[in-house]
Amino acid sequence: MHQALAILGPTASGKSSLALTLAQHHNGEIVSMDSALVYRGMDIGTAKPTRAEQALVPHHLIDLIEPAASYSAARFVRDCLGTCADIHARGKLPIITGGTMLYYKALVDGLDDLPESDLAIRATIEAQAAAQGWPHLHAELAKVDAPTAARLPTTDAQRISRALEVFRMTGKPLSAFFSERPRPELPFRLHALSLEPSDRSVLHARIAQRFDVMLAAGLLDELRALRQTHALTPELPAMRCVGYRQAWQYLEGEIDRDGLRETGLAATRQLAKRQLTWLKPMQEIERFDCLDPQVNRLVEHWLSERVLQALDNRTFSSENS
RNA sequence: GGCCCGGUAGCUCAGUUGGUAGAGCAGAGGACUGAAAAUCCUUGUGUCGGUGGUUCAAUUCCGCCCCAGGCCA
Repeated sequence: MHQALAILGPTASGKSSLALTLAQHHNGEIVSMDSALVYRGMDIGTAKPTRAEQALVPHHLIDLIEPAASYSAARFVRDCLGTCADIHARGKLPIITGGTMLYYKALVDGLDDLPESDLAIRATIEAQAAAQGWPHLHAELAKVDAPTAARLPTTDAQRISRALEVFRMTGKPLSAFFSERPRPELPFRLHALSLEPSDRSVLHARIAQRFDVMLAAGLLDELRALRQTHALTPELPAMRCVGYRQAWQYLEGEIDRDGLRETGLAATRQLAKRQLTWLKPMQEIERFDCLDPQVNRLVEHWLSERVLQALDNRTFSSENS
């Protein structure tokens, strides 16, 4: 059985740096699990691994699409599994690294067989919402999919939209697609660890420091350039990314420089909090304090006891598992 | 130095015709099935600057003091 590592954690917890170290020590390749790193040209605000870092260790699932396009959890699962298979075929260790917890959940818990999103239907629903309001669409959903309507507030535009979209595409309610099913069998044994701060306020300080570095590194210039070369709108998933959304507002004159920093930082902190909320109930992950200066050593120790044994076995066994 | 305007939640402010107060933001907790760095839910006790006075009762009215800003000297 092949092995793989997963490194989870909130933004600014040091996942990328740990992944790089582990990949170098253990013959690994890094598989990004990050909904923002997929966008080409969005480097500064996403804290994308640099060219130099990417030259040290192969990185995957980065720079997959243009900022005007969109990605998805289902596509991540397909891409991730395919990439891991390739890495295993090279006799190397996949290190799945990132903070998009929905993608992780989709990978380990699987997704039901839902239809892909349809931009035309989505646009129709959006227009209807603009005219009639989301509560009206929620009521419409209640007529065709009572269970989903019951669990969604009338304000959750995105989920109401998705549920209606599924119904209009298939004639079946979203809730009818959901099923009790066992976790899917992954084609490798996944060892997951997380980096979590023992003191949230210290993570907040790190976030502030990193955001200031992003501004100094030219986040605004990066966005200006993207706006010149791409047909971008603020509703695009890419332009809703933390930092870019606020930078957009600054370029539009909606907020000033202080407002950019303040709202950008708040959005990043809120992202970190949501990521930690995903992590808290997860039973299968090994937790490490990202604020501990010894964290890399502790992770190495854990690996040597719990994982490397298996990795070594794999190394000396044939590749036909 | 004189006059004016402020000092209320971490921040920006509202308010109490005298009965000890509430919004937005921030923070905290939570949800999450092809947009997820998204989308959404819940959550507000704070010497109402200090101190004296009037009053049954003062954050509210009055005096003085302190602090910040503005104008005039």
